[in-house]
Amino acid sequence: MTNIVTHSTEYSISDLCKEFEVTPRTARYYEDIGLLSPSRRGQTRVYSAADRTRLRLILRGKRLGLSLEDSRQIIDMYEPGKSNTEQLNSLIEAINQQREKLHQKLDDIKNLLEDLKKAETDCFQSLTNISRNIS
Amino acid sequence: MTNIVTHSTEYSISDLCKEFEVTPRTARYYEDIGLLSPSRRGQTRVYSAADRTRLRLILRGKRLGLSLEDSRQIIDMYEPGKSNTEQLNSLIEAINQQREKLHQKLDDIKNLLEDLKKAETDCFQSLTNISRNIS
DNA sequence: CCTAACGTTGACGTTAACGTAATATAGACC
DNA sequence: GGTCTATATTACGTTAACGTCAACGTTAGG
Repeated sequence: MTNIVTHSTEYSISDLCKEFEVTPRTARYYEDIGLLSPSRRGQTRVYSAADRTRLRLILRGKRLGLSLEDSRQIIDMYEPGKSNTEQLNSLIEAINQQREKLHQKLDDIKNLLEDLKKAETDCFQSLTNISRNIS
Repeated sequence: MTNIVTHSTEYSISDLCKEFEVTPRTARYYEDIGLLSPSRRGQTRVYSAADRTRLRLILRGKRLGLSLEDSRQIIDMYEPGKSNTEQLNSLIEAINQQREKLHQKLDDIKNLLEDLKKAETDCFQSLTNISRNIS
């Protein structure tokens, strides 16, 4: 915004929303469910660079078809917080579970890309045939 | 099922559902919206190998976070049907759009895997520190 | 013939992830 | 002071993708 005290590491809600092409409703919703926790200047939300990063991670998760809860779990992995041995071990397990899902997705994507390649080849073949009036 | 005339390329609804771990409700829903079209023996649904393949593709799409409509579009790519030049060109465009999305997903997954790797390393580090009573 | 397992068709319910509309406030500009 | 413009809160609405439940038909086994 046109604000004198914008610390350049602070973002208004519309700043963030324009950058990531989401609506304010979405940002507020993520706050409602505890995925974002911007500070306030009066009533107005002020987003930090960390908030921005979290939003970026959430949206990356969305592109991958993760639920917001999955994204929450993954994001929490970046900030282990107060962690004893037990928590760390379950965190490692969670990491490996997510990793496994991701490898499955990698396989799926590779297969799908192969399928698309084949479909495209077939298309070109059909176009060639049409232009030759063969079929 | 235990049927004498099971052609081995035919599946009952529960066959398919057990194999892919979905409920009959799901299979019927996919039929409702035209994603599956099993034949019938009387009232009972009989799924062919082609139906099975379609279901497999749908579920692969789901794992990737595609909507059923996206999956429908992709699956339709495998059966170009009656296609003139115009349709083929728009199909090729659709293929490239999907391809682009998939490459985006590949990037996202690779980044996320990197993040997980880092998170895991941090975990191990913390565990080491704990066992040494450093922190 | 009875029952159990499997199948069918409605039809209403549910959840996630927001959309949308109404209303109110606070600062910027003329 | 009046008027935008951005922001806030509240609350009901919406869509996709099924879940769930009721009520019913049918086929195989004991």
